[in-house]
Amino acid sequence: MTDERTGDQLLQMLNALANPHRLRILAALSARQSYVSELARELGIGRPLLHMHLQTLERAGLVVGRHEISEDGKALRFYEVAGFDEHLTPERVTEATKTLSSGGETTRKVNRR
Amino acid sequence: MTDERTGDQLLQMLNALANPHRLRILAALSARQSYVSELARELGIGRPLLHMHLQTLERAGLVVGRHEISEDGKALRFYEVAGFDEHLTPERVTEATKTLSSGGETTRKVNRR
DNA sequence: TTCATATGTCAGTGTTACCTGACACGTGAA
DNA sequence: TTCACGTGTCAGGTAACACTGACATATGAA
Repeated sequence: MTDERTGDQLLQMLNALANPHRLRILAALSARQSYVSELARELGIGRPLLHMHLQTLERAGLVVGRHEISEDGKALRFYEVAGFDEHLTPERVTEATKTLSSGGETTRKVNRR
Repeated sequence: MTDERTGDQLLQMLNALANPHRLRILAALSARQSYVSELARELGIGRPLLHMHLQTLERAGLVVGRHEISEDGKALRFYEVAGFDEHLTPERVTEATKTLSSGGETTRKVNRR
């Protein structure tokens, strides 16, 4: 499964990992999965901000979210790490650039919306 | 030598890699080292821009630059890839967060000189 | 009904990153 | 001296990213 990502996907993954908050989020979810509000409290950051970072991580395929109903009926959004394995070396980078679309002059970043 | 980086250093490396230009620069330098102006022509990007990206890569320890005098006396700045090997997994991320200083509330980004 | 706890999202703001044009300096060749 | 080519850097604009406060909605419990 490793090294199956295209250049664009690897770039998106690197982008998602290149942020201290998101690294901490991954570490926290590696220890045990949890839902947004709980995770926000645990990490000491705002819920809207965490929400944004989780979306970034999910788009990059690093975490997976799902809906779950707690015992007392609350609709919780649980997240867990998706599991990934990328071996970064100059060779891997060289190979990845072959399937890189952005940066040349086409798309600027990964398109949202 | 792998996984010797602290969390901050890994973050800096990820930051440096999270850009299509810089991935291409690394790929180009992996094929053969060259100097700034030549590399700019090869990649089709402006020299000031390339200069900036090279600094980012060098700060992250991914490339190494040195001065060299060409046969006709020009002072050239050659760059080559430094060689790196990072195995990215949830475990590695978890371990890296233990030595993460930024993001909490201390330093905002990696300090430049 | 009101309180506590969840989720989701938006508008507004400040900070960074990215990129370009221009300028300064140096050297060998014409 | 002028030209061609190299290095380095800065000012300034735009786009992207990071972050916060506020609002809307839903449910169980008091």
